[in-house]
Amino acid sequence: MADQHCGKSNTRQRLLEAAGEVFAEKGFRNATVRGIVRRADANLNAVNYYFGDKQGLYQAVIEYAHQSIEQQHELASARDEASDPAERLFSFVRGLLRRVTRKGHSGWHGKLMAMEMAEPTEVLDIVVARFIRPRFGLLAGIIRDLVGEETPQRQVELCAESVVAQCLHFVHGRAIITRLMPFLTYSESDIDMMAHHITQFSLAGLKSLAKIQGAKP
Amino acid sequence: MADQHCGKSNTRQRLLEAAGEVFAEKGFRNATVRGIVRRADANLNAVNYYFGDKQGLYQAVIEYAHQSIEQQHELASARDEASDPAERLFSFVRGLLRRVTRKGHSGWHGKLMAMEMAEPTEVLDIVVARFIRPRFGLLAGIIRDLVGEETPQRQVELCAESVVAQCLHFVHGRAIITRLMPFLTYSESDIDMMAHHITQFSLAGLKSLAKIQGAKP
Amino acid sequence: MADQHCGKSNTRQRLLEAAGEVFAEKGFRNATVRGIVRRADANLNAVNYYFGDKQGLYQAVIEYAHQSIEQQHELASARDEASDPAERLFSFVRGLLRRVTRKGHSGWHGKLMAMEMAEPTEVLDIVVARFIRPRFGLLAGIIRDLVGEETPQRQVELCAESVVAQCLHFVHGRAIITRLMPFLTYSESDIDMMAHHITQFSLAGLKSLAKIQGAKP
Amino acid sequence: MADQHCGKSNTRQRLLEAAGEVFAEKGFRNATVRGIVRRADANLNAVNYYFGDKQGLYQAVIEYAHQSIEQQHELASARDEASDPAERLFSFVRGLLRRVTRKGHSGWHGKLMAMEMAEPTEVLDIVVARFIRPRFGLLAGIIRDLVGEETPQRQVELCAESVVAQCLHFVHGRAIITRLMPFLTYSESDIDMMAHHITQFSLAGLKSLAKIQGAKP
DNA sequence: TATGAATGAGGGTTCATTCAT
DNA sequence: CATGAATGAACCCTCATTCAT
Repeated sequence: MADQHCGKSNTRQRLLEAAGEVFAEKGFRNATVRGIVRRADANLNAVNYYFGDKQGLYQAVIEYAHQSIEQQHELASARDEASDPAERLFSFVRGLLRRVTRKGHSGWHGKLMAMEMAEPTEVLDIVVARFIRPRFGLLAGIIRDLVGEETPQRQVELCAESVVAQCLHFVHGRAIITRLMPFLTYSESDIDMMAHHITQFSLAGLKSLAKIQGAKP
Repeated sequence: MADQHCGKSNTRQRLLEAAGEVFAEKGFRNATVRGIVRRADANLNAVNYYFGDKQGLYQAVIEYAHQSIEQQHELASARDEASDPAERLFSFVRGLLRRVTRKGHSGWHGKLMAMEMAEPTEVLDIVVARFIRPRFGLLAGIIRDLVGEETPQRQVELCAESVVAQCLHFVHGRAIITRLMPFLTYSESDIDMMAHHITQFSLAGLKSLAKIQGAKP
Repeated sequence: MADQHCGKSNTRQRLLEAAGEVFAEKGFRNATVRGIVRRADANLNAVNYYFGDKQGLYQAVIEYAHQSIEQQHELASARDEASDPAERLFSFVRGLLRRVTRKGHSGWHGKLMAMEMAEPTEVLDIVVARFIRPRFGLLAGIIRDLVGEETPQRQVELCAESVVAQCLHFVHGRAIITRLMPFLTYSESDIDMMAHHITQFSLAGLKSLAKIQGAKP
Repeated sequence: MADQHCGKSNTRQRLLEAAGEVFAEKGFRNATVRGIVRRADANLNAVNYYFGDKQGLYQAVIEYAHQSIEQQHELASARDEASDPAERLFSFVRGLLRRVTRKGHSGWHGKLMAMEMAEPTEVLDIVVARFIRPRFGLLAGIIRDLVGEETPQRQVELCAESVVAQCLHFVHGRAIITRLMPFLTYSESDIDMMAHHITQFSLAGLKSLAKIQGAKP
């Protein structure tokens, strides 16, 4: 309902950006429309006018993020099947890490996914189908190239989750990590360092798996 | 006056248990005192009387959980420095996994920690100091035994986070993981299987690290 | 300027029809301009443009109904002073019953009157002057023919109200009547049956009145 | 839910009275909680505290009216099966008329029923079962005594509705009736006069029915 | 004429908290 | 120790209306 607004409205755009940030910070439930319209410098009922209600705004934000997340150049790099699988894994890891830690403009796309993970809403199925699953398939493909054809698919997927887990943990548990490891400032070089660590740590795990599987028959 | 209540009150105990469950399920903000007192079968103002306010109750729950969590037998097993570090790592991983996935009675201690991680409150520093850091030190000790003395401490800690990341991810991202990997039912045997996967995956990463470090000089 | 719109606008006409239906269904307060413009397939501000505001639209609807209601053929029949007064009463009763129970296209004129009765607005005086009073006078004339010249006018008018009361009650209290008398389906034949009942019931009351009055002197 | 409040609260009582008046005046939808608490001189959330929500308050008002409406002495008179049926009919009519026109304290019980009739809510079934149907049965019994055993039950019930129709119309259509018949002031004597008119008008209708039925075989 | 955009008022509900007993 | 009562703040949403094209 109320999706007949196609004119290039400035307010609508500001609303999407502000909502993205607030939803990424606080999740769907704890975000308030008042907080969103305040950040967007818009009227309280603008969200009702453009998106119907709070959930309509949330869905629009998900769609909006979907459009602008595809052109990440790290994704392109990770997708280049000609290059070395290890490098593709690194591209994937660093891309994901950057996406979920980037600040400011359009820095909320990744956090939004993490939030939806922690506190799923009714649109989780859409999010999984359009965002998570394609990327998860890409990662599983990279891992498949690393471990060979012998490894059963389930184990490949578990490894993919192990990789994703490390990436998300560094942003998700940031509050605790910075307390346990104060030397981490989440600067750009820190991010790259984490990406290297995760890639190296995971590559070893994957290779050991490949060896075991390869030695089994 | 009357700021300390030391008498063995039944209501107070029920309140702590109920609050622990509710906070673990919904987090601090989304939990309601009404929901807590309803589950504790207590009066609305009991929380006010015993703990001052909602946050006071939360802090008390954190303290309460601290007391009853130490006697986990997996911890004892992981602490037994005499045994094989690989087995100690497995004990740690399985213990953490079980703690955060256990259902029902007294199963909320682990989830409470995960919740506090996802949505830190003002008592996060206390939680870190009393719960997280000791366990993190234990895990770092196990990893130190695995990688040897050459590896710098920071790298050891990064590896510890990589291990923790995988454990928490499998419970934290459960909603998405069950959609991506429908064969996972989070049954007891599934939990053990995950523990094995995480241990094996991580051991390889650690050993590769040890090799590199060992080869460096 | 531009306060009077006399051009044969299609939108204006659709607005009047749609508003008539909605107002008849929900009354003035509970009807929403959004619901009206949606049914009329018009823009939200069309009502503002053509009628000023919601109340202006309501008044216009009243006027509009006034024009198209006069040509009811039952009215013509009831007005035919040459025919039997009892038949004219039956025509009046059945006409009123049909008008307030008719469904769908152009069936809202009668219901609108009933709504205005139940929840009077500021235009009630206009409604009474243009709609109610003429018809009330017609009914009083029929009754006058039935009871003779002896009966005082006030008593004639009370009887007229008794007749009107029964007609409106069967539509107004429909929700309860169908619960008390489930055999009533408000089908066309049911409507005719009610008309017969009301006419017969009232004729007896009127004749007894005539007898009493006639015997008084 | 939230019906565990049994203490003799003054606020609760005031709330019931105020809500009764407001609901009787404006119906369920158009009545506002804010208007009710203002009239009851209570806090906005008192209704939430005592009755859960607006609908809970409405149901409580219905129950409350049910308790205080049974002791109408006209009902006792109409129920006295020993007396003349015509007198019992008059008692019933005058009682109903008084109940729906009485002003001030506890004068809203009748109007509330009429409102529920005009705009049924979810509790209509309860209202019908506990209020309407018993009284409707009483009236049908009186009419049965008047028309004899030959008349089919359906016709008896139609006549009962004709009687009720007249009573309710004089209060329901009051705004219009006072415009058409300015001499009616709805004073106590006017009410009695209306009761006499309705009784006489209806008695004739009933007797004619009895005659026809009696002559049929 | 007609449309998209924006605004202010108000309504119901939920929640944490405090008061008095 | 414990309870019923009451309060103020904030939330999401709906509506009628107005403004600028």
